Amino acid sequence: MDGAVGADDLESRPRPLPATARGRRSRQALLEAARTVFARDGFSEARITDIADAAKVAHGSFYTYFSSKEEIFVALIHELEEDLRSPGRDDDLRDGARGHEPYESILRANRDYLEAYRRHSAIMIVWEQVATLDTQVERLRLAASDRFAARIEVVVRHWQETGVADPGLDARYAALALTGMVSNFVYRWSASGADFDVTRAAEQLSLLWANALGVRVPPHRR
Amino acid sequence: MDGAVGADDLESRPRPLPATARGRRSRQALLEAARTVFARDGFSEARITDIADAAKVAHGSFYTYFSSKEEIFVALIHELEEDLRSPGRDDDLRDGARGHEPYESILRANRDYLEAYRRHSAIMIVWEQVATLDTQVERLRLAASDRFAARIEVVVRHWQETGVADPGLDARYAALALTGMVSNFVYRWSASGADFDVTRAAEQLSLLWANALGVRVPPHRR
Amino acid sequence: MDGAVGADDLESRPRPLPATARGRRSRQALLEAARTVFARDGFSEARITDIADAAKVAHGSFYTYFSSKEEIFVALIHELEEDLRSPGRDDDLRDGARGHEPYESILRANRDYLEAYRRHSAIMIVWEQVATLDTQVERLRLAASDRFAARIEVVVRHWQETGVADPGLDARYAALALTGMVSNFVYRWSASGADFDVTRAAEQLSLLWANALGVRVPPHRR
Amino acid sequence: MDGAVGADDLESRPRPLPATARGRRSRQALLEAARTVFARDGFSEARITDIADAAKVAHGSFYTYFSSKEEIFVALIHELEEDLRSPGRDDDLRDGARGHEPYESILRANRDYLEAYRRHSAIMIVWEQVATLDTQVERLRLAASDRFAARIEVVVRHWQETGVADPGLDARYAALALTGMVSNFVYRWSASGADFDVTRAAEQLSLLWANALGVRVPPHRR
DNA sequence: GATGAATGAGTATTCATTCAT
DNA sequence: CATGAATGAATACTCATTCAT
Repeated sequence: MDGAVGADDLESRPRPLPATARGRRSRQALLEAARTVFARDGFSEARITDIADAAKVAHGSFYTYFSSKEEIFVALIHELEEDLRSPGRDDDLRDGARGHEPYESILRANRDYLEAYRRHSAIMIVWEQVATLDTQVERLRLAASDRFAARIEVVVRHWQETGVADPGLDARYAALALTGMVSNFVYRWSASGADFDVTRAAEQLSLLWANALGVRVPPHRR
Repeated sequence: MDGAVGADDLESRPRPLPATARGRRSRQALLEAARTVFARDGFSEARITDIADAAKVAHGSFYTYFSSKEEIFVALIHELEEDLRSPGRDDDLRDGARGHEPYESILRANRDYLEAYRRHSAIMIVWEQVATLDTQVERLRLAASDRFAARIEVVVRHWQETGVADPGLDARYAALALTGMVSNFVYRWSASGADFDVTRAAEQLSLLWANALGVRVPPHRR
Repeated sequence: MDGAVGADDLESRPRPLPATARGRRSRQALLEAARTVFARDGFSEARITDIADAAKVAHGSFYTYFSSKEEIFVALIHELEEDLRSPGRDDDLRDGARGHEPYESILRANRDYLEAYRRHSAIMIVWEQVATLDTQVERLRLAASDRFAARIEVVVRHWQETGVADPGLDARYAALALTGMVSNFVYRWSASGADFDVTRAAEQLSLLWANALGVRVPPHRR
Repeated sequence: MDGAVGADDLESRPRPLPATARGRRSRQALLEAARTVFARDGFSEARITDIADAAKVAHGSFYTYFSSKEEIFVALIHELEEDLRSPGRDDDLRDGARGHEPYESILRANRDYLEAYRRHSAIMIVWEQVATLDTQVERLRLAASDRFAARIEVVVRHWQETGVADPGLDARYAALALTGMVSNFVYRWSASGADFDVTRAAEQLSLLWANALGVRVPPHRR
């Protein structure tokens, strides 16, 4: 999963939330059950039957709220976004653009990303999986990655203009490659089942990132 | 798909090749049909029936040679490896260790990788997909990535010792991150359906890579 | 099939009966269809498809109630038991133990058994067949036979103690052999397709049984 | 399996034995492999493939000698017969008719039968199974039983005429029932997997048999 | 809204049997 | 005669989705 998420402009409008409290409870129970079942069984193996069972609602009720496994998965991702876009995150790098020490901005952004990913690693891994199976989710994922990369690209370009970063780089390639580096790193590490030291990983990745861009690394960070 | 592949120590011994020429022809026809069908339909959608049809053999004959879709896929990957490990590839970076200009070694290794990936991009993308579905293939993939990263790690360490690369980096993290950067880049680009300029991509990635490691980039390469 | 049946302690707990009347109707229709199809085609030849068709339910519905041909067969046997254990049967021989004329007890027990067997001969023959194919059913059958034989053994021992039966016999062997004699007789006769005269068969078998045990046969019965 | 076997008048003429020594070796290897495989897997589970593999001949070669699983099974039974009809056996009861002590004749016949059955119990049990599946084998089995019973019937009738056996019995019923008693007893015992004491079983069964018929049991045998 | 039974399309898989070499 | 690859008929089984109550 690359970078931040959120691409609500790609799918059909979500249906309105249920009118009654009972309805809202059922819908929520289904979402939570889905999170559990997807994390446990993966997307392909997860059966709607199991989700309904885990939510303690009748099988038929599933269709009152969602029309397919894909749809409930997308709804789950939307819930996820709220946490991934936690306050501050978006501003990590813009801060950088606003004159703070660039290396610190990079470090903060990477640490936030690693932490968010780890918090949701089970479902993030499933997201990777679903992206390979479902075109809509694939586009969602690529769009999210690209949007994130585009944001980085702007920052990199700004740094190049202000002499902070190596002007010889192609900002677009650099942004794509470096965001990919981080997301691939954390995915591979999570998928292998191993845990990892977020602080150390964030440091090392930020060091590589800063070096790659030619951004100055404060001496005490080496 | 990350880095080079090959993990024949991970799965059960393959069954012996068919004794007769006719048998070998059938097996080969199935493998080629599988390549086509997987590339066209993806792994989940591919039906064994279609593979047998495409190979012009009876459905039952599929089971003479392979016992499942997973098994024929793994056999396919093994064929792929031979091309991915094409002569010279393995030596790209060892050359670097042997005293050639390090940046040139990096560039050559990256270009070779990008070209091999593009040559097989359809099946490489399916490999990514299958890895999310099948544990054996997942391990195969992670092992291949790790093996590749381990090779890079040795080179990086050597460069650090000889003053070519930044000694402040953790060689292991750097190797994981940078190999992941390249493979993620090429996967994302290929998956988006867009084509890309191998030469330019190799240059830019190598530049980032060299910068990240603190390896000197020859002036004419900037 | 040897002796009386019933071994509900041998298989896994049956799933709960359907909650709705409609469900109970479907389940029952499947059981009745299974009885017909098994009796007509035998166990091996019976196809689940045919059972579902005969029950006028969709094929998939079969699996709502039973998970295999074996399982529906066992359910069928349990229904059968209720009739085989019809009121009075169990007491036939205990009567004997309570002081009625022993020969009359034997005669009544044998006649009841022959009649019950004939009433269900088609399915009883299939039971024999399934027992040779399915370990669970085999154990069910042997257990049923053994339980029946054990009951007879108690009676024989009682008769030996009270001077009614030959004390030189081993009650266990005698019980096994004589119950087997009756069940084998009726199976063989039924399987040959011929019908038989229950009254005469019961008389002759009881005569042999009584003679074998040394039980006095009333003169008018000779 | 009831009584002695042999009913070569029921099936089509066997094909001539192979002309060459090599052919005879193959045929014999298949028969021996079949015996092993049937005993291990039962008839339904046994696959022709496995028999050919066990015999170390090509699958296709099976059909050079036998045209089906049923056919090789019948051939196996014919081999069996030679041992079941071992010298003396047939005469056991005729001896009885010729003036020896009847009880001793019964005892010898039963002991011979139990011993032969035990020697071949694995395949005898399979024979029971096949009889429930295959009409030809079923008829073979019933015919064998009936023939044996018919032989006993003659003896019983002779004993009745000479005042040795109870004239009140129906010789036909008695013969059917008593031969069935023995074969059922040994089958049930063998199928339960338990071993048994042939001498004791033969004594007890003979005692029951003699008592049932009203044949005098020598005092030292009680 | 909730329930849970009914539906049936869609494929994998086995293995006896044939036949070209 | 031997070989072993090719054939394809025949069914079981799953599970998303619908719908009567």
